[in-house]
Amino acid sequence: MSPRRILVTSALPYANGPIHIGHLVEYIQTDVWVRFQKLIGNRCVYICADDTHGTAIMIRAKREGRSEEQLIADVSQQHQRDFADFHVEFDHYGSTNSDENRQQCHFIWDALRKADLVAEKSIDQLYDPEAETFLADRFVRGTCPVSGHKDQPGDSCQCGATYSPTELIDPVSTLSGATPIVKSAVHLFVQLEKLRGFLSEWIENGDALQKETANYLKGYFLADDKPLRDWDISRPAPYFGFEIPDSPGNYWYVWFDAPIGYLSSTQQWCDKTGEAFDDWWRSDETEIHHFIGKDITYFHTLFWPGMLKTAGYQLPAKVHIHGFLNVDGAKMSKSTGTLVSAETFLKHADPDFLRYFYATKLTPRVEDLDLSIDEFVEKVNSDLVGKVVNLASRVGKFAATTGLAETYPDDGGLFDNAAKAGQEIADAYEAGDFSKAMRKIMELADAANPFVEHAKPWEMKKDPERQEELRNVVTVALNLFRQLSIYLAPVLPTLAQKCSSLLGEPIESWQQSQTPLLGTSVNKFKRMMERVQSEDLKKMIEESKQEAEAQAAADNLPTFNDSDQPLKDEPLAEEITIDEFAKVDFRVARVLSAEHVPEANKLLKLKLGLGGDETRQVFAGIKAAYEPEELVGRLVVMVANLKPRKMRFGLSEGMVCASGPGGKDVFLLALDEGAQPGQRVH
RNA sequence: GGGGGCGUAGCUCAGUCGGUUAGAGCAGGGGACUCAUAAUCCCUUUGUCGCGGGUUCGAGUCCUGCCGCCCCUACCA
Repeated sequence: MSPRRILVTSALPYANGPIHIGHLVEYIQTDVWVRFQKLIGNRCVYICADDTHGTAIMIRAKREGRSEEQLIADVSQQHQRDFADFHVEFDHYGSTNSDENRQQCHFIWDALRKADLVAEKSIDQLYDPEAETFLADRFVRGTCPVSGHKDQPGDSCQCGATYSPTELIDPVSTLSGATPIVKSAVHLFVQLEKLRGFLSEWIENGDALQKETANYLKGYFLADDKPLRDWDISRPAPYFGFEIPDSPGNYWYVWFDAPIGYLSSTQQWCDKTGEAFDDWWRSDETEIHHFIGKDITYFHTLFWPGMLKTAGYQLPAKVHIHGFLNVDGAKMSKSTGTLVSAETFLKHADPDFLRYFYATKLTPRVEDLDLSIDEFVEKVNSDLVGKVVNLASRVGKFAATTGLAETYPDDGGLFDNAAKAGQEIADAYEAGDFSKAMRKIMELADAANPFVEHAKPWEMKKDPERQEELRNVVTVALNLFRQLSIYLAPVLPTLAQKCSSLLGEPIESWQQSQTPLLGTSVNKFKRMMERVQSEDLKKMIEESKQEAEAQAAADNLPTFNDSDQPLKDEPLAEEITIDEFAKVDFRVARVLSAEHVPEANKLLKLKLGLGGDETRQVFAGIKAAYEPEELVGRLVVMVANLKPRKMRFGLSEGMVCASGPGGKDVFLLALDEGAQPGQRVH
């Protein structure tokens, strides 16, 4: 079979912050796949770049008092350093802020124009006259036009209403505090609906997407009853990006030029290596593989194929979509220290361990994966150190004196068996089922150690008559180790190198796993890996937490590491007088009973006692956070004079006080010892 | 509410096309060894395959109804 020509990309990281372990899932996943392709002899090129445009970059540069170019140059360097540290090896790493990218944008834009896919519409948008900039939804706050809630975000209110920022009452710019004015501006739109035929064909009949993804797109975006919405791809000045040539004063939205970075970065690689660009992007002979996270699915499965198709480029052969990373079962967060930067991780643990751990977790499905600290330590230590490296380590001392035998000794079929397993392992790598590949490899490692055990090389060592036998044992153990190293090479390039230097033979092809290495001397054995301690990882989390705290302090935020998010989500309400406050009658109440409401998603039905025979029935949206049993008997604070409200499930005669955004994050107010039901809260 | 996924040993997960007595690693228990990084090897305990029905000679596997969890999405509060 002639080698395939494959072009691979990972999503372009945004030049707005450091790489963290969540990002690394994708880059490690991609890098493993690429290294595998190269190892089995396919022509494979790994392209990436920094995504550098947009308002966020502009604002950060301004805040830091430097130019956008300085900022993105700096961040790009950090990103590339972090990737290199984790052995993520790109063939080329570019930037979307390059001449090549500008040219590609022009080219694709022309094609979209020619295909009559561009529409112009005037839209009203809020403009900050002080900062002299148009305001994206998230930079405006004001009073909800529906419920009257104060200080709500620009697109939706806590009351659940959604609206346009121009409908806000008393809007305020979060950039300058100025009152924005409504200014109309022409925006340019790509009319995706015109590509519907092509897109549904590509999504339904191609094999570029996992079934689940195709299904999701079909049901959600390609539903028959609603047209695909026009895609707003322009932003008025000032904007850090490329100006649209035939629409002066307008810039391409960052999500327009970001994926084009795949093309332009390839262009740069071609210029560097003398390759022909068209061989890679305009050839049926080339497979294009994108690796992305599930959050950016629709950019890569609707807009992007639409753009490529229109411009006459090769369509992706496969879009590999992965889920998010959790740490110890919970979403990563700065405040708990689980949002660990690449840099911090590196101070406490071997980057290859993270590569291996992710490999054991990655499947072709769009699933979130969990990094449990205990599991990480256990897997790495027992699989890599205890099984794989140990195999080399336990014969390492003898090997330097014996070298490897001329002919391969009888090993009970271990080597042949492992060689045969190579195909299955390769298939798993190819399919992105790294979890399966790792499992198979560890099965082989499990079979290898008993061989050494039963052969008892330490007895042979003492007997000058048995030196040849000893050499045979060494030959088997090191060849099995070499086989494992080859199979693991896509995941653990450093281990492959160490194996190479031990045996004096570079590992450069998967095929090497099929034939034993014989008749050579062996170099002095050096330790290949150090065990990781769970304390190391605890320190890592702790340091990460402290960094976040230091950052918060630097940003002049409160101590205790409290996030500013809650206040941002729900800013302080308008001032009131004490009389107004007195209107609200808060009372201590005891939960007399609590039960699920079968028809309701989020509600619990509570019976609250105010002392004596006074009771109230209250429905509270706390089902996700509390079990009925744990509530019965406890004291809560209720609004006792709230006008009763008839709900589908019955009458609700008050409200239970709780904080939190909702869902699982709901926290009931508790009372200190001594409070009695019926007491008023002042 | 709609769409998708998952539920198998204490933990992480395999389990093909429905086919014998349901497996591995880790952890636990017992023993051995000393080449090796407190590593390794041998033996070993543990299962209502989420629950109930159905199809079948036969169901972890297929169908169906529940329960629980997760992801996406919409709405109600």
